[in-house]
Amino acid sequence: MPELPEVETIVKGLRSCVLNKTISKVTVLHVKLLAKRSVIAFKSFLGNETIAQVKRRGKYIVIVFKSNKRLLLHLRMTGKFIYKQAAPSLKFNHIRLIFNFIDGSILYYQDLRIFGTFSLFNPLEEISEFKALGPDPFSKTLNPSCFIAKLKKRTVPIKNALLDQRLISGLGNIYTCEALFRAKINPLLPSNKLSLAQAATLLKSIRALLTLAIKYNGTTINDFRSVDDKAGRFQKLLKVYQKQGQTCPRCKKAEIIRIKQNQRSTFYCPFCQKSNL
DNA sequence: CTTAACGCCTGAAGGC
DNA sequence: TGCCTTCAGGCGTTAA
Repeated sequence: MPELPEVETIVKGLRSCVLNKTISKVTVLHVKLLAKRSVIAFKSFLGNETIAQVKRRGKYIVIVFKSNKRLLLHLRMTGKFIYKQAAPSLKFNHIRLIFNFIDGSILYYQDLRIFGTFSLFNPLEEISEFKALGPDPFSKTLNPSCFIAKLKKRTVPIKNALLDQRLISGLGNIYTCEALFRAKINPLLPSNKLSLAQAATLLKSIRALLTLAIKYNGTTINDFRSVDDKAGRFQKLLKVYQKQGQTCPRCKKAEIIRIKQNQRSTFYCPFCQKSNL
């Protein structure tokens, strides 16, 4: 579910409530979330650790402890955090992990579909998941010329290339559709057919879109919530995602259509996203 | 190497 | 009401 702006919103929320807190207890209600290590190892690894930083890379969250151990996690489709100062009277559904802090506050990890992943890294240990991960869209090293170089190597439609986290990390189904609309590029256009100018426009569009979406605390279609349980507000600014049948808000000459690419819905305007097809 | 399909899970929504 | 199918903001694995 969450893409870069939603993950960024959650990271900010975590910073505001769990920074400098020390874990007193970890409860694991669903073992499948944990990579490689046993429940016992997971608990002992995190016991008594103090949170020093909360960072984001692409859609990953990294919790860095004062000991320099790190917890890497990914929310996948339905992962979310709920923070409470004290134990609530009502039980939440689908809680998979609970972090208790020594000040009595509690961080719940809720994940309906249990796709989320948690893994632990010792100080200095390389985060294996980052080896092949593409640059964050806001990375200063990412410029139009290196972006086009990557795009030239792929023959898949540009929509599918943007979803590949090895190329650029952080975009999901909503923001790929919205970014391509902004850049007036057809989602079916083969990645290697983009011009340098189009790649530059696309990169600009991605950055402007994500910046705005972060400002609006992300997009809530069904159930995205920030750590303080608020819905995002960017859904009001979506132009094409789930707008099939509606008149294009830009050209007003065609209806937004929905197609399938690799079993996933793509939404675009067939008139103003003709590009060079 | 690249690419497409499947599987992981649960629940909501729509057709019959 | 119930049963069945499809769909969902993601991605690792597998097979071609």
